[in-house]
Amino acid sequence: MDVVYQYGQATAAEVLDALPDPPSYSTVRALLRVLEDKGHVRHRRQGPRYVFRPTVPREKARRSALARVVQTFFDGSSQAAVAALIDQSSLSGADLDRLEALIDRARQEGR
Amino acid sequence: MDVVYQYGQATAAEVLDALPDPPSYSTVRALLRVLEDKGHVRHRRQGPRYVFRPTVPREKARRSALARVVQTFFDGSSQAAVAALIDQSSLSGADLDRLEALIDRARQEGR
DNA sequence: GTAGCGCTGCTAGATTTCAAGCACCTTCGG
DNA sequence: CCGAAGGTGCTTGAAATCTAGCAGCGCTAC
Repeated sequence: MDVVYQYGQATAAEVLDALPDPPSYSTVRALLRVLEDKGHVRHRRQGPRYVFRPTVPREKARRSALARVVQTFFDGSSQAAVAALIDQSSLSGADLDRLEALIDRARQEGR
Repeated sequence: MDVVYQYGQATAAEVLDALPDPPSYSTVRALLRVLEDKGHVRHRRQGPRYVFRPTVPREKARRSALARVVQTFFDGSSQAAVAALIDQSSLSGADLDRLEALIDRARQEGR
């Protein structure tokens, strides 16, 4: 799923290449079929091959991904998660400016 | 693993309770044994039961977790990830103050 | 047109995981 | 001390996953 989300869409071959410790091509195809059975991806034909896309839109999926990480590793504290992220990211000055602006905006809304 | 990281340490019963769509107790025990075989957890005896702890410390694990989410869902942009996190979190004024202070500090360091 | 390449559909076997059940051990209460 | 409760070790079988291999389809180049 990570690969599909990262690429936006992906073929079996792309998934295979992108996977670390790569399994066999057969396995990837079986995996994608299972993911489709479970409703996590759809495929459409593109020329001779299948292109798989997630059924849950990226934005929604990343919300849950962030929420899960916050829950699992930061005891539910988003503030702590943001802090860790800023701390480990070495952001540029421009990035920091953008974040500061965002914080100001959040302050307005929270009022 | 999520459960173990969330609790810091956990017994088989705790993992079972914490799992959504709970599998059988046997399955949880097998799972923990496999995780131990793969080196992801260790156990030590506590009274009559086993308590499992992660081998990789929480802080290190959460760094990779964050990095993975950033990579998968934000095209590697931590700035975008932080923005999304702030946006979806409805943080308190005090939290926002703390983050602003952190941003200032990051600015100092990046200079 | 047709030969070749790449990809899918399908089958089948090996391996791994899921689950249940039972014997034995550790603790706790009376 | 002794029995009960709850946990683990182990075995066994069912189910799912991993993998290989082959036939057939769809493009592409010649």
